[in-house]
Amino acid sequence: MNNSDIENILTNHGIKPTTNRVLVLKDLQKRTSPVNLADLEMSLDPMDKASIFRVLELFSKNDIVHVIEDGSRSIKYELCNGKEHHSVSDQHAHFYCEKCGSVICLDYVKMPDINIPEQYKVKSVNFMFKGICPNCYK
Amino acid sequence: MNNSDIENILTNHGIKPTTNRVLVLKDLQKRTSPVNLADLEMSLDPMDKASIFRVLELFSKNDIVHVIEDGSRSIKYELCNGKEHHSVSDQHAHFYCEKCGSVICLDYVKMPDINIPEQYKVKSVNFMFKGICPNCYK
DNA sequence: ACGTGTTTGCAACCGGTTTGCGCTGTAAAA
DNA sequence: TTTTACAGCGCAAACCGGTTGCAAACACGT
Repeated sequence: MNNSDIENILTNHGIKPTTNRVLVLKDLQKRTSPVNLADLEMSLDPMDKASIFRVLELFSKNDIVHVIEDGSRSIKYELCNGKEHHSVSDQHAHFYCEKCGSVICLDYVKMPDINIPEQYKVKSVNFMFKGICPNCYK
Repeated sequence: MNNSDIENILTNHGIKPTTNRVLVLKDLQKRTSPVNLADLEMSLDPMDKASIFRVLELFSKNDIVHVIEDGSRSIKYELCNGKEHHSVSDQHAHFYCEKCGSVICLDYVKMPDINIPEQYKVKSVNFMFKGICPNCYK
């Protein structure tokens, strides 16, 4: 995916494609699991963390990324699955390894079909498993 | 439930029943939804927050409380359901209201029966819905 | 080139959690 | 009973991500 593709994605979401935004999105596309601010800060050096933060905030508001609370003390971000466009069903379960701190997408674990009472306006779902991952458990 | 009952619970979990620990456990038993450190600090005044923190840490290690990440910036704690003794199925879904910040236990939303591959050692599960609660949505 | 609004980097701040440390109280050893 | 060892405690300070205020840099229409 080249730069102009990325720029199109942003434009389609009503976001002006500035350098920082393109770089952040590009980085996110490379990832196979959710990342936190610090991860991005490192890999996008020397971009400022406040800038990255604001880009992520924007992306999240415009349904480009999901926010994931994995139970580490740090918020993680993951690209939305484009097609389904931020519907709750776009979301899947994650596994957080307490040892190495990595988050693994359990794509095949679909959000179970739960019916929350009408009165609750559900905006997002987090389905996290925590424990030790196969890699660390040896 | 009287003090010696509480002391027994602690002893049964291999914890020496000190004053602070009994008081914290007692407080937790009164709660109907998860609480954070600040909540407990207020209600247990003048107990020191570091002490409360360490008690909770201990309780969590010894399977007396669950730790719940609701996506607010603050960790919440909830008594484990005694009978099932910290099994994953003891856990249930929660709803976090982004407006008033309260967490509601959706007891009737059972943990769906998911099979994570063997190699993952699952220790806990967090199943969080976020949005606006009936109270705030008017 | 000029002026306005947006984006960025820097530095400082914030709030909740966590830690270091010295005092206290309790229980085992002498 | 006295001594000794150690767990538990409170206080204050550190820590750590996330967040914000502000002024400089930039983009863009005029």
